[in-house]
Parts: sequence; structure tokens; C-alpha cells
Amino acid sequence: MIVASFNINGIKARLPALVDWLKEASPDVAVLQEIKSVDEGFPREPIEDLGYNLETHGQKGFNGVAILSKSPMEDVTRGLPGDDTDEQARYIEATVNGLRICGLYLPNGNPVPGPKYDYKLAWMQRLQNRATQLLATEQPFLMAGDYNIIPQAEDAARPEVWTDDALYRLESRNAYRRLTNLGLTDALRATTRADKTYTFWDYQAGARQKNNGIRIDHFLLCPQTADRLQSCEIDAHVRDREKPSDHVPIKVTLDF
DNA sequence: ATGCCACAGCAACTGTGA
Repeated sequence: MIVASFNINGIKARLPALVDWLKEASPDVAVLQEIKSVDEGFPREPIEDLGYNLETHGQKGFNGVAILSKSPMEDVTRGLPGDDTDEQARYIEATVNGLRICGLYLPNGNPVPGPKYDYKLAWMQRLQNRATQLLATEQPFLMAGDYNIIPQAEDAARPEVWTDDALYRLESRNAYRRLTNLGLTDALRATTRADKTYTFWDYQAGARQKNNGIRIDHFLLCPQTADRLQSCEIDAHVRDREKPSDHVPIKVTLDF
């Protein structure tokens, strides 16, 4: 079973690139971030024509997440628990073949300090609470998406420029480490030693050509799921195609 | 020190992103 995550930066602008990649990678499940569309505006047919069931959780203009699955999805829930006043569409869950899939678009958090950063840290605490709940159920699960966290210095081409940024400052990395300390496995670091491996390159200043990237899209696996992890790959070549997203897909192969 | 680039909403530009 292949599960993928892809921040597409707008479904309307990215539909051809998404369809091309789905045909090529053919993931069994894919979580998408930044669909930037309301649910009614999402172009369902091109996705469904490829054999995918589709669940969206969108909002007007920005944010928005979705889950695609070739197998039926059960118990779909929208929104991250823990704050009924949170109206940003950043989280969705569904169960596929007994595996709980959590798709997330974690807040950027800049500028620091400020309300956006406070929201990011509070959101990460809620995510930790949700992971703790899921661990207690002993149901296999994974949390995949755009975490907007550079976990360590080796996850950025130029870590020194990110020192005070919401994606990398110590308080942010500590919050991510609290997630892994629960017993969740970062799938990429568990399966590869490759360095200069990134999932995002800015559109500006030739960042892709210089490989001036950052690794901010992650798969975190619970212990039962990590036991079934075979490989984790980043489809970096997608970044060099026509009209690319600034992120590229990351995917895991699981023995499910 | 700032913009660089891109997308959505909307019809000139702003908000947002990382």
C-alpha cells in the first residue's frame, strides 16, 4: 500500500500536474494540502475518473485539505479536535483498510512573535493531544502532510537563515520533537541517510536550481504502522515540470 | 532593508504563503 502527501498550492492551478503525478505514482491513498477551494468548487471528475474516492475539507481562498483513496473511506472527520472556534480548514481523517489516515496542513506561524505563531503552537499541542488519543486506541494510524516544521539543521540547505523563523526556531522544533517522543516515527529519516533531501523550494531566486530547499512535509507513523514501513520516497522530479507546486509529493510504502 | 514568485478573489490590487 502506497500512501502519499502533496501540498498542491491550489487545485485549480495544479489540476493537470496533479493528474499527471497520480497517473505516474498511482498511490492507493493521497492526502492533499492547500487545495484553496471550497468543497463545491473542487473539480471532482478528473480525480474520480482515475478511480479515486474523494473527501474534501475546504474553505474560500486558502488552506483546505483532502483525502483521495482507491479503496472506500470510513469514519471521515473534518477539523482538528480541541478548539470549536477554529475555522481554518487544515485537518481531515479517514480510515482505509483499517489504517487511520490523518491529513494535516500545520499553520506557518510567521511572523514571530504574534497571534499567528501562538496559533501554530496551540495547533501543535492539539495535534499532540490527538496523537495521544489515537495511540490509546491501538488502531494503526499515520499523520501526514505539510507540517511547516524544519525538524533539524540537516533538513535545510541554509539552516542559518531560518534561525528565528516560525518553521525552525527552537520552540517549533521542540513541539515537533514532542510528537516524535510520543513514539511516532519520521518515515523518511527511518529509511534513508540521503542528505540534501527536501520537499519545498521557494519559487523565488532560483531556489530549486540551487537546491536551496527545506524538508517540511512529513510522515509520522505510530509504532504498529512503523513496523510495516518498507520505504519512503520524495518525488522531487515533479518540481521541475510545467507549472509546479512549490512543494513536491512524499510517499511511503507500507506492508498493508 | 526590501523584493524576488505564485495563487485566489476579483477585476486594481490585497491577503497569504515559506
